[in-house]
Amino acid sequence: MSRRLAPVLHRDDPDKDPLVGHVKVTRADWLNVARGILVTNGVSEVKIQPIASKLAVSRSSFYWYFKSRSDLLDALLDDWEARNTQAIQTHCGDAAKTITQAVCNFFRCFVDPHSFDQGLDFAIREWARRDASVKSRIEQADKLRVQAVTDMFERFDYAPQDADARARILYFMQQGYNALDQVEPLEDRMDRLEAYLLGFTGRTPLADECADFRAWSREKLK
Amino acid sequence: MSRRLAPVLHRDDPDKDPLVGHVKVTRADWLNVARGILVTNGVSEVKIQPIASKLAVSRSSFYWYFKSRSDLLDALLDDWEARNTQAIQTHCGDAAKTITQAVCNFFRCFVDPHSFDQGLDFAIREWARRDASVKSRIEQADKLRVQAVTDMFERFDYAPQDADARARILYFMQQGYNALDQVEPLEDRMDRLEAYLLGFTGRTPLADECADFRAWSREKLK
DNA sequence: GCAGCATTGGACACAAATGTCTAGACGGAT
DNA sequence: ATCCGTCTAGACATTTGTGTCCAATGCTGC
Repeated sequence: MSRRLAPVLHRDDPDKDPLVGHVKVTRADWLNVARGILVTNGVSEVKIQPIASKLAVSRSSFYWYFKSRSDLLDALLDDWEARNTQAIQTHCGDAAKTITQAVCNFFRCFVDPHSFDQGLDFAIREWARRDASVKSRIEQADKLRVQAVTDMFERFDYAPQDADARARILYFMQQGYNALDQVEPLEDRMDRLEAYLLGFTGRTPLADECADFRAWSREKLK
Repeated sequence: MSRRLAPVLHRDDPDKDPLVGHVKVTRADWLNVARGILVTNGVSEVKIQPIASKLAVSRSSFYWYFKSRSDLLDALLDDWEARNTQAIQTHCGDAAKTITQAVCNFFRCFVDPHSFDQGLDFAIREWARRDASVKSRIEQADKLRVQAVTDMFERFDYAPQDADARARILYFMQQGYNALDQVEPLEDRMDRLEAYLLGFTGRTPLADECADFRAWSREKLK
């Protein structure tokens, strides 16, 4: 499964409908480039002029797609929320026969780079430190995410308080890991899988459940 | 010991020599205000014009004290290095009869806001993510700091490898804690002191050592 | 007292960013 | 065929930042 990386720009992607007329870029193109800059350089560097250069398009045409710079920033926030919070909610709701499988489903979010975007989440957290309105949105998102994880535990007969505590440990540990930018090699992480699962769930994982997750992860990151 | 907070500006501080003539600010004033902005708003917001406004001084007089904006940023880095790395080196070298006391000395850095500046350290780390030259300076600083902690363990007869591992655990845990912006209330932290000390040193702490540290911390933060 | 130094402020030049207005180019609907 | 809606580019105005030059001001030492 070694697929080609999708191009950043719509016009460079043969899978997408060709742009008609003198249309050069889409609203999504502006957003994608902006998100890239947000992740690698922080919100302060998300500027219209440089993005226009990257798109090889005139700066003024930005205003066709967005009302203003802050409109773009708002769109980035909406996009982040839909992308990341939904990824967690979806994965936590995925079918599972045991809590172990369910926790593995949760992990899939973070293993699959097309699901939860960790760099984006970190960039938003950094932004939130300096902007109260962003801060309140991320707090809201954390609540929804922890709730999704809590619900997951409750589906497997954990008492409400236990489910809540376990959800927090699982979610906040994952976020801390991300914040510290610790990139444990895949094999190291896999070696610790049984111990992690036992710690998070309090129940002994089955061998085939672990094997399934290991196989899926290796395939995904190949 | 409830002392008055020292004013930010030299001219507002009666303890300092009064400024003569039409001198309004000092180089240190520029640096202090710049550091404040660096910590609360990030390096991208460290701008000459806003700082000049805060100092109520003309923008052009900045150039008497600094060659350019990047000269100011360099000075901030030098200041950070002297301040924080030295704080750790000094505290690790402080006299101690046991490793437990020595680790408590290390903790003092982080309890006393006049010693190691955690906000500043975080701001520099954030800056380093986006600037390779800053990154290399912080890596160098981490090395020196871990070395200071390692030396501390070695003074108490830990084998070199053990000292190195314990130094890393102690230092990186402290940094992680800081990065996650987890501000555990003082009392909670104090309750865990014995457990922390045992974990970090592998040796059982004495009751009076813990009591001394608790008393000092409470006094310091009063 | 006055020469010189240290410090400040104002004028100027310039770059990079945001945002507005308008003309033009292109394709699709009628 | 033409008109209309969609997108783009360029000109203009404004703001905010950097950096240079020079004149003015007030101590300090002689």
